[in-house]
Amino acid sequence: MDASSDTAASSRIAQDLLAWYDAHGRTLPWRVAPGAAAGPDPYRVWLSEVMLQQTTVAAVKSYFAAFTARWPTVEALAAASEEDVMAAWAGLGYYARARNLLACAREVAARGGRFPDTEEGLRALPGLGAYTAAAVAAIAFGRRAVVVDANVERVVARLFAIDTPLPAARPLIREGADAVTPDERAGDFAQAMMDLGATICTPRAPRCLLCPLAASCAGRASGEPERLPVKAAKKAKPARRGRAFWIERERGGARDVWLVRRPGKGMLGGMRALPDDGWSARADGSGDPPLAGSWESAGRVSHVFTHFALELELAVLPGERTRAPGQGEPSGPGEWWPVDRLDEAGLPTLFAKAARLALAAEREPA
DNA sequence: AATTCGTGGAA
DNA sequence: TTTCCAAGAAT
Repeated sequence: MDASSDTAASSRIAQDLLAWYDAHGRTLPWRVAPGAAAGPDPYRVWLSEVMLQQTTVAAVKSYFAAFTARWPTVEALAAASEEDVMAAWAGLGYYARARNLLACAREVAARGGRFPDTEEGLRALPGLGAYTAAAVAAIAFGRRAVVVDANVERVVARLFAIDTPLPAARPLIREGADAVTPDERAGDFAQAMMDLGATICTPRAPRCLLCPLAASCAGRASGEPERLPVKAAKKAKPARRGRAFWIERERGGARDVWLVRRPGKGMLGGMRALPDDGWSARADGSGDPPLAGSWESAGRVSHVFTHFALELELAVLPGERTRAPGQGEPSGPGEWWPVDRLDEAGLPTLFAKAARLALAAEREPA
């Protein structure tokens, strides 16, 4: 096939996909209505893209609504405290995103509240990698950019029947994505590819009968498009054990629990947490409690992270809820947090589970 | 280049 | 139940 017919085929793919997108694209909170007078707000595009990194649309929706209601502009977000942003991000995972989000907002606010309008300029901001920079450039600024996420990888691998295993196939896939990306409507095209991957060209049981690109798809022609893209086998997840410590005090009828702030980098970095024995440091926990006493187990919490599974034992001090100031204070930095407002502490899911266990265990002693 | 970063929903 | 995996980035 010569170069000119390649170009013609690519153009047809883009046209077919954009026509499908106009009719069947998803309606999402961070998208503007088709044909809207104003283009999308770069702040909302950027915020949604960061939230959507390795995260499902369903999980993002409520966080996007909460963030945009509380911080309607990038300047408003830039003025927020890190504590508030981290707490608002709690439960969404990959917490480095929240730290980078705030750092990025502050950089953008410092340059007048305007995001760079080129892929290269965006790529230099914290938390924007190759994908996000391309996506924001295309969606918010209408730039032609080759936007490659996991959806696009799957669609392109099937479209061209690329059976080289990932990640080695990435350069080939990028070439294919580049070849089909149009000069006009690059933002719509990127979102169309992602919608297609999310609703039609799904990992398992792709719905080729509904696909606007079926006639152009080499993967479909091969008879088993679901085989693509080929991925390397996954490693087994090691199991780790650790302990977290529930320390309460009571004063004037109000109950507090002792919370710490985790180090800025590493697991759950920068998040509020229960004190623990150091389980996150590459092995089973072995550290001492932040308070001497006769610790007992109140139960266990199972939690699966990306690269290991954790069995966390929750340790309590039975009958020592009343703690006079200065008498048996936990060692190290931390803060007493009202138990009845624990949902506002912004605990990541692991510790939210542990807290639920603690409160359930005291209602129903074992 | 391979690891290290969460979480919850679907099949 | 287990497995897979989602609009990836940083190092």
